[in-house]
Amino acid sequence: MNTLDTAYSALSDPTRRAILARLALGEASVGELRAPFAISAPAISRHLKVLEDAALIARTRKGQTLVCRLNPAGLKTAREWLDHYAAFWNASFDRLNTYLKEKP
Amino acid sequence: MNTLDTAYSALSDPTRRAILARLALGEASVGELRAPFAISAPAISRHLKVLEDAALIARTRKGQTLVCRLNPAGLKTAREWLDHYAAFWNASFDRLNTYLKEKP
DNA sequence: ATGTTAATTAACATATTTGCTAAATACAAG
DNA sequence: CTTGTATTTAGCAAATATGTTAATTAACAT
Repeated sequence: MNTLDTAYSALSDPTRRAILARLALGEASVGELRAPFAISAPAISRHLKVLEDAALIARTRKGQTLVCRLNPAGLKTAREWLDHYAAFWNASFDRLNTYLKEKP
Repeated sequence: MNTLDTAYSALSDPTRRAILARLALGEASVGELRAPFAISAPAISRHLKVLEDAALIARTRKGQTLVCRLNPAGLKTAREWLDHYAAFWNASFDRLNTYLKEKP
């Protein structure tokens, strides 16, 4: 599985996107990240592992707790793929628009 | 499943990203899209359905063939989510950098 | 009408994902 | 060193994803 596979796959789950949104506001422990969800500790742990494997977050132990923070590098990869093709897409769209306008 | 779920899930498969990359160069029939892959017709058909359900492409019949083209609107949604949070991420990263530089 | 090409749907096998509970590990505190 | 808190790993069940072959539908051409 390449980087884009794991990154987009990780982003496809709403719980994981919510976790990222939370982490955008600042780092948080696993327990803190779990609090808003009606979901077991192992379930959150797995979501975090998926995000970590996708290089979207990093975890470091701080005493008894594991602190999670965003990993901007991983997200950059995902954005770049979309942004790259967006250029083509918009170009195609523009051509279509031009075509439609010139047609009558 | 909401729009972002289906969009990112669709993007997580390399075959589907390759299909999108191909369509960025211009519309193509199902058969043409299939050609580069060692994969059955039903398999391609399903990939295209996933992309269509995610609003990333559109298909229209043209005589005997189905012509596929990109749907820029769907991609825009996916990009916007990433771009929105990228702002936070970069900000966090900047704060971290500042912190690390000021520390010594 | 019949055969051919393009593409989808049906039916099935296998692998992955997600969630749960119970058990294990890591650290802190008394 | 025993207990409590934070988190992960193990084991299991249900749902989802992906690919295959066989059968079906749509459009075209003879």
